[in-house]
Amino acid sequence: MIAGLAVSAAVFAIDKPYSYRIPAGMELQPGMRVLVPFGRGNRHSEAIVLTVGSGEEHSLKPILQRLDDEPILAPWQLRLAEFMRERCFCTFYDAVRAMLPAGFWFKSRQTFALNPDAMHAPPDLSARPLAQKVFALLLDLGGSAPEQTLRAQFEQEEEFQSAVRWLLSKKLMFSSLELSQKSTEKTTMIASLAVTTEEAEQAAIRRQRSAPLQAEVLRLLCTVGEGSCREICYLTGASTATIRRLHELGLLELREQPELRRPKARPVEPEAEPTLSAEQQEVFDGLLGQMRQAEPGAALLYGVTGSGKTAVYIRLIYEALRAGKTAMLLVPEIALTPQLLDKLRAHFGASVAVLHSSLRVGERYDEWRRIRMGEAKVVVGTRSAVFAPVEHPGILILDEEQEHTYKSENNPRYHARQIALYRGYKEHALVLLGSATPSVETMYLARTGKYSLYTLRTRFNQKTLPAACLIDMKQELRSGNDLDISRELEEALRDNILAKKQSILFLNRRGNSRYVVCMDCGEVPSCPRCSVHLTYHSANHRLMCHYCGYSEPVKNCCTRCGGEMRPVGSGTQKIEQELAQLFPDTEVLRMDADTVSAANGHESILTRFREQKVPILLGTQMVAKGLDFEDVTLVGVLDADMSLYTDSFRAAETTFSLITQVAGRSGRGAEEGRAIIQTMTPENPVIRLAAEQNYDAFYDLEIHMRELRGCPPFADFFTVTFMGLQERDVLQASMRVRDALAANLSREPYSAVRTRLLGPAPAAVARVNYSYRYRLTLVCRNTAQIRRLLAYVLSEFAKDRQNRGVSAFADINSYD
DNA sequence: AGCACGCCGACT
DNA sequence: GTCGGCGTGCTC
Repeated sequence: MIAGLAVSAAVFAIDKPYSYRIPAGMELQPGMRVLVPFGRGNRHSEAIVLTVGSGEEHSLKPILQRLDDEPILAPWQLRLAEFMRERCFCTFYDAVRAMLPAGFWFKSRQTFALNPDAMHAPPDLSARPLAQKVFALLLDLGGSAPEQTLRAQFEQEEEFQSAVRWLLSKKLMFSSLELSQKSTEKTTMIASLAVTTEEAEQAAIRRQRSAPLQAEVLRLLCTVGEGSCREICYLTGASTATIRRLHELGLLELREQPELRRPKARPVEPEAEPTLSAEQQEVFDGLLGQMRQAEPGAALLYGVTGSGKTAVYIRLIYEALRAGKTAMLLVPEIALTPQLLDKLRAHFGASVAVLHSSLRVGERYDEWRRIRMGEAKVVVGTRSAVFAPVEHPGILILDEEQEHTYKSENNPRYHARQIALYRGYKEHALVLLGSATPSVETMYLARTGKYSLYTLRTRFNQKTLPAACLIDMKQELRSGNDLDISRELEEALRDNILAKKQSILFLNRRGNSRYVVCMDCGEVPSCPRCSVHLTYHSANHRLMCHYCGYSEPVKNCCTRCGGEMRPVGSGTQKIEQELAQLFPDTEVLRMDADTVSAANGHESILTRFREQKVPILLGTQMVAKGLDFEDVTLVGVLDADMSLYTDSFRAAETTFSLITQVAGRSGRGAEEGRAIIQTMTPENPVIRLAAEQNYDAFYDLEIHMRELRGCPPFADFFTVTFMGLQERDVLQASMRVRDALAANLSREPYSAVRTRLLGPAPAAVARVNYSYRYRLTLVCRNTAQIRRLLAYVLSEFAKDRQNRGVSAFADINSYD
């Protein structure tokens, strides 16, 4: 018998199904993991069974070991992995790794063992002191040791590696892979009576004298029937020995019951099914009708902040459960949505499973198993929860679908929306995308009929959105205020402090992006070739484009009006200092990547803000999302432009969404709220429309720009990023790939496709971990043909020895 | 990528 | 002669 396997050790360039011989007596099913020898050195590697069949098995290597008793992946998951491999330029195993919780993975430990012959007659290794050291260490440790133990004795990794390689090549020692599962299933021992109650009582009386504890255990079980050994021991004072003895006597029955570790959660009161407003009801009816269709497809629920999208979600989940199906609700960030989680648990109790990255490995693993066993029917989670093994989903919901956290920026570079749409289509579930500020791509698909569109226009309590006013920071500068806080905002803050109300200040800083702006006309220089704004690099005092690599020196005067040009961009610390100067006696809470570190860092800061009524909360994007504080009546956006003048085609969209969201934080309680938005460019329509919270007008503007510029949804951005320690090598490698791509694109069948090839350009973060990054961008329609070309070029790249020391990966519509 | 094989130069 | 350098090609 022959098995087709996806091998873990296979890199992208050589990733394909490999055939192995199944040894006699080994029962295999697709979806099980095995251990195989791979490559010239027959290094042990994990692999997953894709197919089992018969055929010519001569000259095939045999599978060494079966690692699972049951398939860990169902056929649909194997197909999904194949889909991801084709879409995300990753290996089959990369996809599989993303689909399973960490607890499933084997911790592999390389161990070294001395050749027994060499142990008995140690060779003279005085000529190779390093090898001698390894040999002596192993001898000391009884002949074998894990790699880690040995490595710890060496200062230089290379020295250790070369010594190991030498010993292996001389067959003085062997290496093997030891596998242990990271998370094992926890079980509890449950004891129950093996005899009737009367017999047990009789036995208790008989044993009262000689073994009072045993008698006590028997009597307890006569009343409670059964219990976990731990509890029984606790209640009676007995030890495990007592229990074991009773078991030996045939009086007790013991069985193991799997115990599921649950993430701890706040207690909630059960709630009744929500009643809907007329508008919500209409939307709900439409979505329900669609959900009940044989091929429900996808829908966009566009609802302004506070219009009650959650109530609609919950009613739809109720309906999915009534139809005997399951449901999934994805959120951008679980730490920011504790209220939503409580709400779901209030409605669906123990059938809710939560999946997100800050769970412990064991908790995540067990939640995953609860879903697979069918015990949990409603899954709530972040990006990777889209892979949750729910059976027969009726509805897959992505809340705040425009959020960038749904896109993975690590291998495999998938988008949760893409996976949800794939699953929904294959499993006949409704995919519901919800947002107050949908991504332009999604709205386009909804307006053009690819998705159905549902709209919620009225806020639940009929409240109007907070009034937002724009402050021109150029004007502030001219009038002599060079602080980051305008006089108007300062006044508003002072009023709020005196009125004992709370304020949120938002610094819209994404990465370290900086730009230059004309102090007179607000001109921000952009790339002549790519229609994106140029990023200011202080290191060489130049402006650069991260798509095509164009750069120019910073000019002192504006090319349009001759005004003074200035680089812009402040950090949260600087603002914090300004606030301390302006309001010396007022406490300021800072929330950014530096102050939020631990898993519950968010919540502890927000709880303090809520409970201790700290007057001012200052933060980055984290303060923009989902927060709901009654006493916040002022929101200040310190630099509305910060994310607008970045060189990304999504700049306008993310800026609009962020400003809208943050302005919506104000005035959630009884009192009217206010939002003050500071900008260098108040004339910019995106800023103006965001202040007005006019999404529809923004969409019309932006979709027009996207079409003019050939950006998504009218074309897709493929990026190939090259990384390496030598900048020259990275640049040359990326130029070779560009030439190869260009040559292919000029020929049939690609010459018929409209394409634009840009770069190489230094990536947005040009240097990471001492390694240089350059990027090629290919703008064209995302088709299977183009993906095949890119995959081909990438594997040719990896095979070419000229490119040694440089690695590359591809991505589609990256947010980086 | 990771590894063995093979073909050359510098030593015991 | 042999040890180890690095260039080459394959992974069922």
